[in-house]
Formats: sequence, structure tokens, C-alpha cells
Amino acid sequence: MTQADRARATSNDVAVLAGVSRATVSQVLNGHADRFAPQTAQKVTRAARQLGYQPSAAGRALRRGSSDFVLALIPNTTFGGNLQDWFERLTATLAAQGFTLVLGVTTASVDVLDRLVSQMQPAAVLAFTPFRAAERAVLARNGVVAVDPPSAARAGQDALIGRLQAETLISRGHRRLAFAHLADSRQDPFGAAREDGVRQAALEAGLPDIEVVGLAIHIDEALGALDRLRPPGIAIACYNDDVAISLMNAAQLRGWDVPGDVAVIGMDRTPVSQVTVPRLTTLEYDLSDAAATGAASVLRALGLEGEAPTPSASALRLVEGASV
Amino acid sequence: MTQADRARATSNDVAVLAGVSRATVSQVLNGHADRFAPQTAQKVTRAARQLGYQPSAAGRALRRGSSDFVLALIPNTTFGGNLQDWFERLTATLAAQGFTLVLGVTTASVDVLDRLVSQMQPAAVLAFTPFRAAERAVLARNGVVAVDPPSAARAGQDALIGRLQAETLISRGHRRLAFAHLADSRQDPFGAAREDGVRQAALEAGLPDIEVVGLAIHIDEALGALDRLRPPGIAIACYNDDVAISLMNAAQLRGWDVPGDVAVIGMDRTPVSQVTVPRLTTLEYDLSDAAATGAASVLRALGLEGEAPTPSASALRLVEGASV
DNA sequence: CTGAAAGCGCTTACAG
DNA sequence: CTGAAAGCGCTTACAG
Repeated sequence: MTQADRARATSNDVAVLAGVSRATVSQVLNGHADRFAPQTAQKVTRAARQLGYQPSAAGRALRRGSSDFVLALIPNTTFGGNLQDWFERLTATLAAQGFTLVLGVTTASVDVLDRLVSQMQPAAVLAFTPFRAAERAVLARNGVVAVDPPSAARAGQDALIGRLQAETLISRGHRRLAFAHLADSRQDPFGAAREDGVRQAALEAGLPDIEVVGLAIHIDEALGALDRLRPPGIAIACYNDDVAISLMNAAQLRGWDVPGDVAVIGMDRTPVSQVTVPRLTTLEYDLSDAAATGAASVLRALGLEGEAPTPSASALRLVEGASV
Repeated sequence: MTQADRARATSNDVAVLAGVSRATVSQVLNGHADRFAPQTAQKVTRAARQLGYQPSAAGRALRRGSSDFVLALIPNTTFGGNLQDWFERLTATLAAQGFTLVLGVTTASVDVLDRLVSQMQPAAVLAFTPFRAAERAVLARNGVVAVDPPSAARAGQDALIGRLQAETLISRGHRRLAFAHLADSRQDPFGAAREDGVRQAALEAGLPDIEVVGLAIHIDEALGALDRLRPPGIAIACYNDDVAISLMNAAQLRGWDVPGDVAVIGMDRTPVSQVTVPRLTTLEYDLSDAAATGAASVLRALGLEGEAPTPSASALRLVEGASV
């Protein structure tokens, strides 16, 4: 009979095997080993390991009033990099502190979140984009810690993205810069900060103020936005690769040369961005960095670790194409 | 003092307000109202509604040994349509039966799933792609119901996709058909069934057997795959829009006319597929259908509803472009 | 330094 | 037709 076949061990099983009480098991396994004789603590940890003891989440949650789940809300926007990698990394970091990561999706209606949170009673809810008022109310009512996207870091990161886009354009000799948003603001949560980054870099380089347009991923909108930017001689930092590809195709339809007349730089390095003609120049964001930031924010919000996450340029990599 | 301010109501609160015992509250609220006098049942439901009573998930889970969570595993492949919509719909359908949907991600290591499942003790785990042996073992060990992708329906749906792609190509006069897979089989879980659909349709139309290639989303691979198909005069049904766009761009690099020399049809209708030049002809999959199928599978696996989901062509819509 | 007891909220087998 | 009691697994305040 292997361990896999055995019924799940309870704290009582551990107590019996270690020859102590359940109370002692609980204390030792919850970081209070110092209250006991060293050898008592050792008996407990050894027995727990031997039985593969995993405390029952339901039992803990019932007793403590909240679970060890951390709920991450996936936003309705493009992701640079791979959601899998991000999830796996964040899972590992949180698991090391005893938390279990679960995903939810931000939906139009708050009811979904309400149900999720009231059922799960998570230790914390982590979001990438700022919580809406209704969401915040739901979390407050359920007594759940809301972990805002680390706004300083997040904004800093996005400013860095805009800055890097602008610097790339400027280094190739472009003098008239623009930023292209996604028109739907729900899909453009980082647009403002990135636009600022582009603007700052342009100002510091002694260029005129940047121009700003917004579009949906639709060829007519792309043509309209492009016309408003009055090519030739415009270099466009884009919210994401889809926006960049739209504008690139619009330029080709209008007969402008890319990058001679119209330069574009994207963000995300989506797979399809690397098969366009010309290949898109874009930025790749290392999501493992975001995972580290997210984990740090959660732990800090729960009072478990001290350091505030800081934006790091190293998470950003320029992917050279031929569109700039 | 509004309801939102009050502490969460317990079954005891409901019992007191209704003037009955907690046992009665539990029975009535769990579908056994028929064991009681109609007016007793009514008092209970009324009191529960008045207090906004939501049973404690932890309490239920502890007592019953499994939770009311349903865990859906997101695969590492493209999604036609919008994950948000799918999630929202499946959430609603499952919520109507008392279940709460939560998302996980299929990761390389099974440990993540193990932890998730052993913590959550979900009522069921739902996957889009067939479970790997290691995953199945984890679920079995935790005594969790594994809801396979309804393979008959799923395969039927995918055959339908391939068929519809082929029929579209054939109706435009193309006689030499091919299917283009994603080379990485993990990202191509539906490829085989779709290829079969294309093949069947070709045979039934009296055409020669189809040709088959695989590629990653990379321009060199796309050029290689295209060359192997010996244009001109080839019409390619693609695993997804990214594959189709890759081949379309490869064709243009080689100087072939699209759709004159090389015709391509995609699948998913990604945003960027609608800004290509020429615009991609593709299929759009109504994820609300997938949500219905998923919900039906889960409920059936839990013994709650009888009907097996069937593939429906109505969930598939041809998006006319200019690449065919 | 350690354990007995209480209780988190729920459901079910049983008694009446 | 309804309720009292037990118990799921855990943690903490308290007693010794």
C-alpha cells in the first residue's frame, strides 16, 4: 500500500504518530515551533513529512475565517509573454509561503467576483489593473484584502515601456513621434502611463510634443488614425502589437513606405508580430518579472514581507524587426 | 445598517428567523423541501432570501469532503473568441446548479495541479484537451471527478471546423487542398480532428487526398511549409489565424498572389486577422457554445443532468475576407 | 513546555 | 414532519 493509496492524513494522524496532541501539531506546523522543546517540534515535523500531511484547506478556512487562496484577476487586455509562465512562477512563490494561486476573470458584472470571493474567502485578491469601485466594494464587504497593482511600480514599468519605445524610434533618426492607444479604454489600461513615457523621452530629446491617436483593431480605424497623423515622417509607439500591425497595414494600403514614411514599434512580441512583412519591431516583457512583483505585493499586503517591488528595465527587451 | 454592513448570515441565523432548526434549513435549502410541510419550507426560503444567506463554502466542504468549486484548466493554445465571455457564461450556468467556476492553467509540472486540487477539493476538474496520464493520476488520488473534453462532441466540432474550411475553399473553385498544423503538438491539440474534417470534405467532393504540413509561427518555417506545398494552385486550411497569416505573408514574400495562387483560411477570427491585407477569411467560434458544452459535461459527470452535448454547426460562423 | 476543550458552519443519520 | 446530536479538520485561548 503506497502513500498515494492511503486516505489523506489528518493532523490527528500526525499527532498520534508523533506522540503529541493535535494542538501541538498545529502550533509547530504554523511557525510556533519555538514554543516547544526542540525534540518535540522535530518529532512533529518528521511525522508530518512521513505521512505527507497537508492540512485540510476547509478545516483551516472554517476555523480562521479565510482561506489560503490568492485570487488573481486576469484583465481583458493583451498579455506580453506567456500566461502559463507567469502563473507557474507566481504559484511557486506564493506556495512557498503557504498560499495557493487561483485565477478569475474580470467580467462586466461584479456578481461573478462577488460569488467567487464569498465562496472562496481568499486571503487576497490580486489585480493587474486598478480595481473598479464596485469591485472594491465587493472585496471590502467580504473582508478580503485587495492587492492593487503596485501602482508606483506598475506606472513606472509602463513609463519605462513608453520611454524605451521612444528611445528606439529616436535613435533611428525619427523626429516626429506619436502614441497610438486602443480606443476602448478598458483594453487600454496602461496606455496613459506609456504615453507619458513616450512624451517624456521626446521632450528630453528636444523634440516637439508627441501626437496622440486611438483606434480599435479595424482597418478603417487604422486608416483614419494614420491619416490624422499626417504621414510621411511619423514614428508611432503603439499600445500593443495588434495596434502596430493595424497601422503598418494601413500605411501599406495608403502607399507609404514602412519604415521610411511611417515607423511603428509595438509591445508584447506576439507570435504573429514576427511574421509580418516587414517584421515588427517590438518590446518583449518578461512576465516572470511581473510574477515576482505580484508575489511581493501580495505578501506585503498580507504583512509577510517588507520590500516594495521596484520597476526594472531588465524585464524589458527590444525585439529588433524592420518596422523602425 | 444595510445588508452589506451586516456580518454574513449563517444557517443558524436563518433557522432563528424562520423559527425552525438548522437541520431543517439545511434540508430545505439542499433540495429536500418535499420532506417538510410546504409552509415550513416557505418560511425557510423566505428567511434565507431576506438575510441574503449564502452557505459557507468551508463549512460545506468540511462536512461533505469536497467543495462546490469546479476547476477549469486553460490550455496552452489559441482561443477562438473571448475568454471573458466563455468564463462568464460557464460561471452562470454552473452557478445555477450551485457550483463556482475557478480557473487554473495547465503547466508543465503536475505539482501545481496537485496542490490546487488537494487544497480546493473541487467537485470536478474540466479540461479542454485530454488529460495527461500524470494529471489523471493526481485527480484520481484526490478523488476528484475528471471531466474530459467531451471527446465525441469535441472531435465532432473540430471535424466540423475542418469541413467548413474545406467547403469554403472548394466553393471558390479550389481543387488542391492542404491542412497546416502548428508544429508543436502541445499547441495543436485539435489539429488531427480538423485535418480529418478537411480530408473528408475533399474526398466527398471527389478531390485528391489533401496535403499536410506543420509549422511554427516563424517566417522561415512558413516559407518552408509553403514551398513544400508547391504553389501555385494550393488552398490551405489552417489550424488557426496565426498559421494562416504566416502562410499568407510567406506567399507574398515569394511573390504569389493571394488568393489567386495561394488561398488560405484561418480559424478563430483573432482581432489582427481582420486588418491583414488581404483580409483573412476565417471561422469564428461562438465560445458561448463551448461554455454550454462544458457546463453540460460537468453536470453530467456529477450526475446532475442527462443530456450529452452535441456539436452544433450554428456555433461556427464564416467570416468572409479576401484570402480565399 | 504541553494538552483538553471549545467552536468555526455545515449536513446527515437517527430518534421521535 | 421536525429537531437534537454528532462530527468533518482545524486552531486558539486557556489551564496546568
